[in-house]
Amino acid sequence: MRVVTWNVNSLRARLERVEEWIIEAQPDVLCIQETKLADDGFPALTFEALGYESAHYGQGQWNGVAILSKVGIDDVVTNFSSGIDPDPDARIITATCGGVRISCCYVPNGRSLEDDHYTYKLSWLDRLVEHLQSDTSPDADVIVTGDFNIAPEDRDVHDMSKFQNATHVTDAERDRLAALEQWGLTDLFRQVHPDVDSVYSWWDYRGGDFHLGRGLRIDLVLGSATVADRCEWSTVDRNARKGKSPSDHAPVLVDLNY
DNA sequence: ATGGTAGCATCGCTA
Repeated sequence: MRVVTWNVNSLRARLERVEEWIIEAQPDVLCIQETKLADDGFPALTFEALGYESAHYGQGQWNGVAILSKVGIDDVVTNFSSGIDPDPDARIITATCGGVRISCCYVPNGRSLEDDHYTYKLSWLDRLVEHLQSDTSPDADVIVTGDFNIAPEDRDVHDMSKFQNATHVTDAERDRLAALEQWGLTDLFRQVHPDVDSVYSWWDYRGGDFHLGRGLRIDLVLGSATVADRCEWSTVDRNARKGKSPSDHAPVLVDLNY
């Protein structure tokens, strides 16, 4: 089973490229972030024609998350699990696909360390742990994936000197990733490639950053122990960042022996 | 030190 996360930065602007990529890469489950669509604008029929069931949680102009699946899509939960302080934005959708409980997340950017949005980001990540506690168990087959807007380690950042007093790399943010690991999740790309540095999943559109290799690895696929045991491969498809009208993020794939 | 690009409901915000 191939599970992929991809922040497409507007599904309307990216639909043609997403369709082409799906045909080429044949994911069983594709988790999409930043659809920037309302639910009634989500192209479910386009994905159905490619063999996918889908579930979308959107709000319009900003944010929006979706799960596409060839292996079933059941027990869909939009937003955090009930009982948790709900998020005002459409940033998380959870579903069971092929027996795996999958949460597709678009973690708030944070903007800057002084911004209220940074506090919101940290609180959002705290609530993600509460969501998992309530929704499932670390003993189950669980994947938590998406755009985390956090680089787990310095080697996931092209140039740490550019991230002094910046978001995405702070101890507070990395502590939240540690809390997810503490809950029972493993960064599957890092498990497969323990010694590989400077692999990125996002590059700023500005300044030729992609061409110059200036990126961050902020798109993650986290798996519970049983998923990690069955993880056979992971890669970032940086080819998807090339060419005409790419997203600023590349898809991150994991292949699981399910 | 700044600005660079892309997408949106576009002249200002979000990333």
